[in-house]
Amino acid sequence: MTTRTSAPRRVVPRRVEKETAATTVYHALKRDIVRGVLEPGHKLLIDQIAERYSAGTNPVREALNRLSSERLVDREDLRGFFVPPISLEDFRDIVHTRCWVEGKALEESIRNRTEAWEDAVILANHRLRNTPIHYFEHTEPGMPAPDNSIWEERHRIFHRALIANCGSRHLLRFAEELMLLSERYRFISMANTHPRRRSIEEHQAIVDAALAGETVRAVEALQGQYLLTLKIYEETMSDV
Amino acid sequence: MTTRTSAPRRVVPRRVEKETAATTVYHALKRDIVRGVLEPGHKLLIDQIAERYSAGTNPVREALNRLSSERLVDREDLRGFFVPPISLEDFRDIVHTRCWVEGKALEESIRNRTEAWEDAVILANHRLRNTPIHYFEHTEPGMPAPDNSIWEERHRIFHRALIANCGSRHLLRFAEELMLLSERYRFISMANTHPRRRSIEEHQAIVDAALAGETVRAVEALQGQYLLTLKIYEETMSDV
DNA sequence: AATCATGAAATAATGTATGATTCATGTTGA
DNA sequence: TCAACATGAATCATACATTATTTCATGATT
Repeated sequence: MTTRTSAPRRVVPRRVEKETAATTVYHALKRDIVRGVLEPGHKLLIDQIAERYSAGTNPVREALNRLSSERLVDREDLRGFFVPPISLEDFRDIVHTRCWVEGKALEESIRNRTEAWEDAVILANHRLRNTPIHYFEHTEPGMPAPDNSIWEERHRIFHRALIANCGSRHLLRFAEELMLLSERYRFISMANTHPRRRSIEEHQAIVDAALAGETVRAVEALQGQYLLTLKIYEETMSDV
Repeated sequence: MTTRTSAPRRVVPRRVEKETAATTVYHALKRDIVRGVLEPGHKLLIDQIAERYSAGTNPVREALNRLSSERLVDREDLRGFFVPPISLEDFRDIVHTRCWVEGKALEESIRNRTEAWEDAVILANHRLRNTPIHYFEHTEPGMPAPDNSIWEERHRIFHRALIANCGSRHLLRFAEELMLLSERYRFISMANTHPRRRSIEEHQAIVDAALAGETVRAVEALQGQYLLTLKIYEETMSDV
């Protein structure tokens, strides 16, 4: 019996997971708002945004509407869309809420700890440790802002890994939102902030406590880091 | 000097606070999803929704995009929008997260307590007490579901009042989202659930503890109520 | 027979374009 | 100070094109 050569099998993934224009704009806008490229308080003109991201007005409006429900853009009926203004008061609220939400999530993560979770935390921490941060100590006019996007990405992954085991989808969602809002303040104030050289040790302290099952110590270390960021921000604000 | 008869003054409020079509559809959809009019898992066809709410497709898409960021509709690129399915697991998560979030918010509310807040709580409780609930004990086929929308509204106001003094805009936002998600489950399971005749006493217990400054007792009473709701839901689920 | 693969048709999401309407806002003039 | 006006922009409806998904019928394979 002759078996013919089998027809060419589909090797590519069954579904390419295509993104719609609205989603592309959504991610691009999100990124630019978080990174401070679009300045706080700035009005977001539909046509400008559409041209900027090479899209039509419909996808742009959809993206803006999504972001407005995440508090990454302000929306007012018949007045349009705006990059949310920043304020010390707002940042205080974000940090304190974040301390509480992530504190709770970390506590639960530790309570439910598994080997897989511990592995993920260790790995994320290891990767973060080995990613250099580029400070700009010599603030010369012509020098572009250093690109720390890899570090930023791994930093996010690290913090997500810590709380990923909490078991609550909704808590994780809130934490994610607060992380982004918080990150925006970090980016915006980056030019002024004192470089955080101790962050490696701080992260290690959290990991050590978490893996040892010392919930209170881990939560305090985590919150301490966030509160320190707030303190630095408050100081640089008063410098002005 | 002659003062002419002044031109007709604008008597209507300076700003009518006009709503755009997108916002109208947003509220209508939100309401119908929370109240279970639109069934869990149901596909939301743009054209149908547009016709149902007498709007164009654009406002509908905007409303759906807003709701998708609040987890009141599911969205999938190129596949459309859906009413989120329900599950016991999801409801458990919602209730537990809500216990944490509102527990914390109530704790902070009590810590920061002022006379104005106490007044608001007392008032909201009073109004809720005096609003009758219409059960349908006699489940006859022809009988329409009883309209408790006034009680529902005041119930929401009561729970908002309790935590309104927490000082955190973001915590309140999360609590609001969870309240809506939770309310959906209450509506959907209403036909099956045992009427909650003790709710007046339960609310009173929370108020009494809160006004007495007994944080722990107040928080436990609040969480106890939510956990009881979950328990009842779990039982009715297993009845099937 | 049951399962799987193929492909065409139907369905629906998405994007583009255009024009009309309404509102917000700033300016002018009495 | 206040009303009328002008302008820019948001909002919306609509029509149409494109693309992806879903459905369904058909034929092949096991």
